[in-house]
Amino acid sequence: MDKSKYIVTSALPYAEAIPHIGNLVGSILPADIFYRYIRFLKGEDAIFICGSDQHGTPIEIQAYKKGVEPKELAYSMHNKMKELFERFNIAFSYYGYTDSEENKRTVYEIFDSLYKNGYIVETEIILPFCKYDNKVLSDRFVIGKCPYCGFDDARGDQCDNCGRLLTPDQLIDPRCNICKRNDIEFIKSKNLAVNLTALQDQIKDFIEANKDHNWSKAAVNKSLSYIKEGLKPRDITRDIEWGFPVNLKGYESKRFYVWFDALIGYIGITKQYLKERYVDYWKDRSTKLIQFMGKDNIEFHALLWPGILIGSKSGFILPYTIKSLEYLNIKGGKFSKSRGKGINIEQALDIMDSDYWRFILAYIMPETADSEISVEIIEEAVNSILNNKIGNLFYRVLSIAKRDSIKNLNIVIDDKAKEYIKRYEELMDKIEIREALRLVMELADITNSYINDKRIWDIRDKDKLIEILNELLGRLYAIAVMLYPFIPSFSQYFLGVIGVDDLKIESIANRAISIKLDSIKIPFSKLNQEQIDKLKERLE
RNA sequence: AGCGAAGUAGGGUAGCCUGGAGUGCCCGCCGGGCUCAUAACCCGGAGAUCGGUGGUUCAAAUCCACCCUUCGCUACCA
Repeated sequence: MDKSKYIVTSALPYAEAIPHIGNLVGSILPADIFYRYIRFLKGEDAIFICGSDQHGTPIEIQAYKKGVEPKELAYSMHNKMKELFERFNIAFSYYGYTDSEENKRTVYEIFDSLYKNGYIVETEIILPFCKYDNKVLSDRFVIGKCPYCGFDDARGDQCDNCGRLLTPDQLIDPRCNICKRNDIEFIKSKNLAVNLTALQDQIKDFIEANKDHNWSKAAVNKSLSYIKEGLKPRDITRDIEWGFPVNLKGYESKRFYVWFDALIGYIGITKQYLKERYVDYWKDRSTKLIQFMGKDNIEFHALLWPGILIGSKSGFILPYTIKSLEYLNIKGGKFSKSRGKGINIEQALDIMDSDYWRFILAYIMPETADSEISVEIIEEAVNSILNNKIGNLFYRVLSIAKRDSIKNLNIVIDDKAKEYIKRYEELMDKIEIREALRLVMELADITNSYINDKRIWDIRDKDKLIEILNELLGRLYAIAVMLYPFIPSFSQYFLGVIGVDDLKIESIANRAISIKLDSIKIPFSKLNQEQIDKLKERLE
């Protein structure tokens, strides 16, 4: 890759509940792995931006249920998530939040620019209003008879019987699902929208110009397909309480909708981090903006977001890469709060340390298709791969050195190691994370095989043994560096043992090392029964 | 319903764009080896009508059509 600046982002987790490991593997973890690679292994000028998405209806409702202010809930959740991500060893340059003053100013500036440039239009939606509760109802709080199949308890967004999508006003005899009365009136509400129709050609040009930068196939196909159908104005305001008030006369009672201020949050959070120097990244044309997100977020990042940036004409860079990931499912279904299935990141850390989870999740990362997590798959990843393959390889080599008290070595990076480093870089540059990890596992396999072939435990000639250990330690060094983005704690432990504190790939070369023989320990362990039981409880 | 993505040995994946013997990898299983290592590691083997049907072609996992199944989006659920 060329020398240039990078902004790596992960979709902002919503501050309603603790994210589950599916959320983590879908954007934050791959972003972290890629960021660690370009920042620490390649030494590029890169920042990793993420934060809590704090506004919107669900938080408002959740807070209302708990009897607290939305703001209070949003901030306590933010603090909780921030702490958990730290424990997960996520190397954010800054983990901010969308309710900040910095973000508010940015939202207003960008909105003003869009308005001034003529890209804001008014839309009208029809909202169900319950006269008894004196409340605007969200679509699914209205129930009634389905106009298609006659099912009596169809919800306002979808009929559970025939599966058709509905709008509340289509329901026959609509009633409120809170008070169960049929005292519903449909009122009209005007909102503001970004006129994506007017920006469509420019958005298309943007996609065509960037789609070859390792975009996920789904991201390209889906966004081009939307454009082919024709983009419609996208609402950015709503009739809710919790959020930034709209700064336009006549609309002060409205709030900016989450998909406006959360996207702009990438910029707002960078301002929290770098203050006015945020322009060094966001307005420097050489910066590559690499964005990670779940597949459900593609249209917002590939269409609305560039539309906002282009329409504001403020000189912000556009996304360089849109890397969407598929979903991680539990065997037999989705992560489900209602069924109480799934593992949130707090529960996950209660069972295993972050390196284990990071490894498992990278090993099954749903990059090209949905993937499945189960106790069996976790056992495979931890026991057979991480422990037996990687952990054992490191330990068996170091044990030989310890047995013969061989401390000082002049390690050699052999052709095999060089070949794998090169292939690893090619994959990581293309952001093929899971394949890169599997490639490193392959080098571990080859190295295990090499040890058996050479029967290093039988070698009595010390010079001969040292010669081979030089090569093997070279392999381990290369493997440890390549694993750093995935399992940073382990890498740092091993580099500490050989007294090297340089993570750069270009530094992987022949050099003298000194092994701290006393620090040698078994790096990983298999799952114990207690851990398996806990996993079963969450996943089966 | 429309639009995207996916369906390859018991499980998981790669290959598909740019057709050329089911070619590969990981786990599991079976047999053997080794004993440095955490019952670990190494070698060998069995196991697949490549979701289905039809078509194009000398040749289809790969291209085309239709169908089945799963997931996501379709604008207040982020």
